[in-house]
Amino acid sequence: MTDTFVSNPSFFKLDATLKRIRNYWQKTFDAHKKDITVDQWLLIENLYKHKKITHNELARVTSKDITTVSRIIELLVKKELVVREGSPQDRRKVFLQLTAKGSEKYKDVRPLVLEMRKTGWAGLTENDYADLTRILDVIYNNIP
Amino acid sequence: MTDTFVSNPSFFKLDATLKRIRNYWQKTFDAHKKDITVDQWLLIENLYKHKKITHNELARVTSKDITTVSRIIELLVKKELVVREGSPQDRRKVFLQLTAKGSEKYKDVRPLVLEMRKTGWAGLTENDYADLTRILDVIYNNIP
DNA sequence: TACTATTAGTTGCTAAAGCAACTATTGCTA
DNA sequence: TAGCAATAGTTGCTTTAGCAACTAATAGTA
Repeated sequence: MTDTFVSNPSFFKLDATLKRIRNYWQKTFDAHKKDITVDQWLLIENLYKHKKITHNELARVTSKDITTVSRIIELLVKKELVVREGSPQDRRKVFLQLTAKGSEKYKDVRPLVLEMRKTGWAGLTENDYADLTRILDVIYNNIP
Repeated sequence: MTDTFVSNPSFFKLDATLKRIRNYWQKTFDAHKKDITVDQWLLIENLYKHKKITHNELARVTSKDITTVSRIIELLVKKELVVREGSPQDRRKVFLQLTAKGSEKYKDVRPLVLEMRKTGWAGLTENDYADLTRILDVIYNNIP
């Protein structure tokens, strides 16, 4: 652990922790040749969960900018993991769905993710989880 | 608060919270015409603290990639907030220092940052801070 | 001393974040 | 119904993240 890590305020600590997690996830994906990034995984996970959803909705549930979602989806479409399908009711809307290949990818990567979550959470309790959740929620909601 | 925020695991929650903080900081900087990004601020803060430091060291204390530091410093040099100064002892090394303008920028922005930290932490206790610190440290160190 | 390994830093690349400006469509209202 | 506002999505731009490959310099070793 770096010296700064123990002596600095929460923004920095959050940032450092998140980067470390993200890095670990990415390296694990790469080591298992999953051919996917961490954020691509997050979108796949949500597409699996929500089945059929627009860019806008997907951006909302992932806390991502719609432009970011639009471009990540572009990559997933190129990889044939996602299909776009225009809505006949509202021609502005585009529904997103996992392809069969996309669902397979989800099921293939999912165990790795569960394993990594367990690793990160080792030595912590249910209470810690509740505390972390509560504290982050308060901070989140404190921000105007 | 979005519905996902309350029901999802820690990685997502950390990411969402951090993005929200970062966004708030950036908007505040912009609103006060500080002409600076959040990460540029983090480097300035550390340059102010460490006085004279190499790219490598700065990367270490900020948990940033050295390439990222190199490029952010590039921008700060262009803005005349930082100077690079080659080491005569080891000609591979380059020392970084705030200029007078850089120190002024630090003192100018600092109060805003303190204010924002207070805002984010509202309604939480010293104990919460200790818990957050402890939990994030454990997660950080759990990661191989 | 010559050769090799290590270290400091930069550059090129791809991905993600977020703002602004844009197109296309739909909804609202005078 | 015509005109304007709002909504969905894309594209352009700048910034940050991090890997790989590179140059230059120093350190270590046969």
